[in-house]
Amino acid sequence: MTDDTSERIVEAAMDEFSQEGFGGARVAKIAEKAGVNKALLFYYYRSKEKLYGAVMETVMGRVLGPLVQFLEEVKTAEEFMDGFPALHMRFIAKNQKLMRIGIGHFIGRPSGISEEAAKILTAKIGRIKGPFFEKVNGWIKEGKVKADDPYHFIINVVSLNAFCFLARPFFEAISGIPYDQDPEFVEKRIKSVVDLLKGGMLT
Amino acid sequence: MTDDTSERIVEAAMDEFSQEGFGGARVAKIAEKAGVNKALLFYYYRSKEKLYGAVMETVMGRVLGPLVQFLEEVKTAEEFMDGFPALHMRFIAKNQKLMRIGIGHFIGRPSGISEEAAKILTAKIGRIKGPFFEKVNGWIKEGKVKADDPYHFIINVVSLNAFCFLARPFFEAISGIPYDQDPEFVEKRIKSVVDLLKGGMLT
Amino acid sequence: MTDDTSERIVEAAMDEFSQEGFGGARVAKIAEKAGVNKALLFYYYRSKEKLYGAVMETVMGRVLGPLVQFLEEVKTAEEFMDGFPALHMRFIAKNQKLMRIGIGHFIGRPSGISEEAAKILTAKIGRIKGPFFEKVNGWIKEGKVKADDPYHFIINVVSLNAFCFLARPFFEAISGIPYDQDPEFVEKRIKSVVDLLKGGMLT
Amino acid sequence: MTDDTSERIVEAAMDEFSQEGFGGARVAKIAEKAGVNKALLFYYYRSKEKLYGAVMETVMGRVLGPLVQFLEEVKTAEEFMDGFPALHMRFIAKNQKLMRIGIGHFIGRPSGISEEAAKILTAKIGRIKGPFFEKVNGWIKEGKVKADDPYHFIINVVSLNAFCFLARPFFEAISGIPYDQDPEFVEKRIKSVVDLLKGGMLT
DNA sequence: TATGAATGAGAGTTCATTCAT
DNA sequence: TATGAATGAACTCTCATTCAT
Repeated sequence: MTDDTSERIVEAAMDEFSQEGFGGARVAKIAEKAGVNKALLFYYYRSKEKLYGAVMETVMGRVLGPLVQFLEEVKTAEEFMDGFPALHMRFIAKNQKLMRIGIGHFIGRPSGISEEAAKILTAKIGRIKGPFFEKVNGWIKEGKVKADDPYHFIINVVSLNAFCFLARPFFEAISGIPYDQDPEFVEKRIKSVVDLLKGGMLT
Repeated sequence: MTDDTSERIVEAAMDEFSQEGFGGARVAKIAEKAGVNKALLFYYYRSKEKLYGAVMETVMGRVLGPLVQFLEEVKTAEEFMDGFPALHMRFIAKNQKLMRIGIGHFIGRPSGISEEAAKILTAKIGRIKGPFFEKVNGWIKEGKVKADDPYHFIINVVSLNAFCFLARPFFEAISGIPYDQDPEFVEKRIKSVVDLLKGGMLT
Repeated sequence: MTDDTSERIVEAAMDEFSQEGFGGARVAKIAEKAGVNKALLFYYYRSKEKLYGAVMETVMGRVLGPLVQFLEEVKTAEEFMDGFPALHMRFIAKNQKLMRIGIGHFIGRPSGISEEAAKILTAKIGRIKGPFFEKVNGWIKEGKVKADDPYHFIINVVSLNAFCFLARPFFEAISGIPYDQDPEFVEKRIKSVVDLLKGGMLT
Repeated sequence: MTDDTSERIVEAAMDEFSQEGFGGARVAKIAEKAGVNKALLFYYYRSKEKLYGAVMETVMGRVLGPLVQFLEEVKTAEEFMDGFPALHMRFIAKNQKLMRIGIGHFIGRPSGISEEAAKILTAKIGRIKGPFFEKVNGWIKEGKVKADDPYHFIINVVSLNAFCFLARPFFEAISGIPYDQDPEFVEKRIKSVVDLLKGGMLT
């Protein structure tokens, strides 16, 4: 039951943290959601912060895993633009809690936390970061991609993919229509991004 | 000193909320930052939640004010793409705290709050929302803008402008370089977005 | 407007104190009930305790005034038993708030208060206390009244008159019927007490 | 130690509430009196009000228990008048704190509380209320007791027994002599009441 | 006389954390 | 591994009171 228990705790913590943020999350509620005694959280993870850390690790692993693989294997710019938004967004759409907390680490947190998140992030993406930047640089130099700077290329792509899910209530308020009511929202979104990227950055 | 005081409180609250989130923010610290007695916060704003509401109002007003004006006056799609990213991003860059809390309202808040934020947002943008959508629709129908849906057009623009400031530590972790160390970061970013938008969506 | 104001304050205080007790009463609520600014309470009566004292004085004056007069003038035991319960209870019934707070001074108060109430009481009844005890003693010695001790005679009378109004919700709970629903409650009560006293203590 | 602890808390609360009233009582002082941490009060009783409720229950149980038994078993009116005042008053005299708070529930409390007290009271006495009223009615109809109404008979008895302890400082102020200084006060009081009742209501 | 603004002290309550078992 | 009891520190909020006008 060991593994099961500690996993249930992380899962519950993920839930609570993603809904309430670090400061607003309640250890007691996490325990309740996990169906275990409060003291047990501290037995497994010595503090709320450490538990948060464990959640971060898990989240980043789940979020980055599939993406990293794609980034390692992708060859041409066109292939990237055709495939990445779809992969990224479909994943996010299915795991909004994950992404919300994943990015949430980096926003308005008590000072220490986003630094630690940054460390974990760097650790996770360390291996492909360099090679992928090289790859993009290559595309740019070959004239396949119109851009001055691979960094802004990446910012553009990630922003287009992620932001609308992060700030979902914001855009829902603007449109007046909840995403759920349009079953094709994600596919439309993917098309819009792919068109924009290919039209604006591909030669 | 009246007005001055209640304003100083909101200002301090803005600071604290943007750094710590709603749950993590401490009323005592807000009072301290504002240089007033803790009890005075409650004299003016009755509760932490109501104070948060007041902050929201202020923030939205400041954030949306200048943008709304631009959206009302802009005529052509080219004019929009040339002007909006610069206006939006320069404003955000100078008021990152504002934007962080502005968008922050909509992410991972204790349930009630993002609904209320949505209400305030709708109230603030109600007036131009319709006309601006019409305008964009016009551009699309005239063939000036390549897009299937004005809504996704707007998502694209806002995402490209805002996300990198919201998730700043994320991108800093990816690049390894703090924004501050590149004095031209904002201008580069504007150029990248304008190029992308004009290349990808303008005919 | 002076007199009017300070009176309105005492009246409001009487209301609040009688409903909530000293500890539960709120200065702000008294001010509100009186329709004046909180600070004005302190201008007139320098503290909550002093205000309470003023209320006590007023209450005791109003409560004891008519009774004392009767006690001074009454001649025979029969006259007393025929008249006092009616006078006392009709007054109480019309001024339940007064009596509740009047007796309330002596129950479960932060230490200092019932001592002070006792002082005021002694001051108010000082003049007739001795003579009335003498009078009762006379009745006993003459054999008009069956009692060993004038003191217990008085306790009996006051208890029978007052307690049912003080502990009104208690007796209402026992009978299941609010006093108000029986328009003759007070008269029945008077008769019951007079009968008891005359039957049990009068020769 | 569990049971012990929660009992110690109630005991301490009884003490504090009886001295200071609900509004004046301090949770911190209750904790101190009970020798436990303040937070533990809330662990067991969730709020000051709930704790007050628990105290009420306890008090009513202790106060009413012995009396109810007597009322169930008593047969004749004479037996009742000979026995009840002694039982009632000796109990009260030994548990003045209990009775003060017991009756105190019904006087000048923040609105909700006396209603709740009434509920608990009704619950506790529900079983004998009917039968005892019947019994008294029987005595009246048989001509054993002079009274028009069993309800007023009960009011008379309870008033005579209880009031002098409730309003103790009041009567002490009138006589100028603390009860404690007369070791026979209670016995004198019992005799006075028994004489009055038997003389005035018994045929 | 009257008020809105301001405050220090302390209230009830919550929370992350630890202890004993 | 698991728990109920216990705690210290801190939190939001309230209250009687005072200040400046």
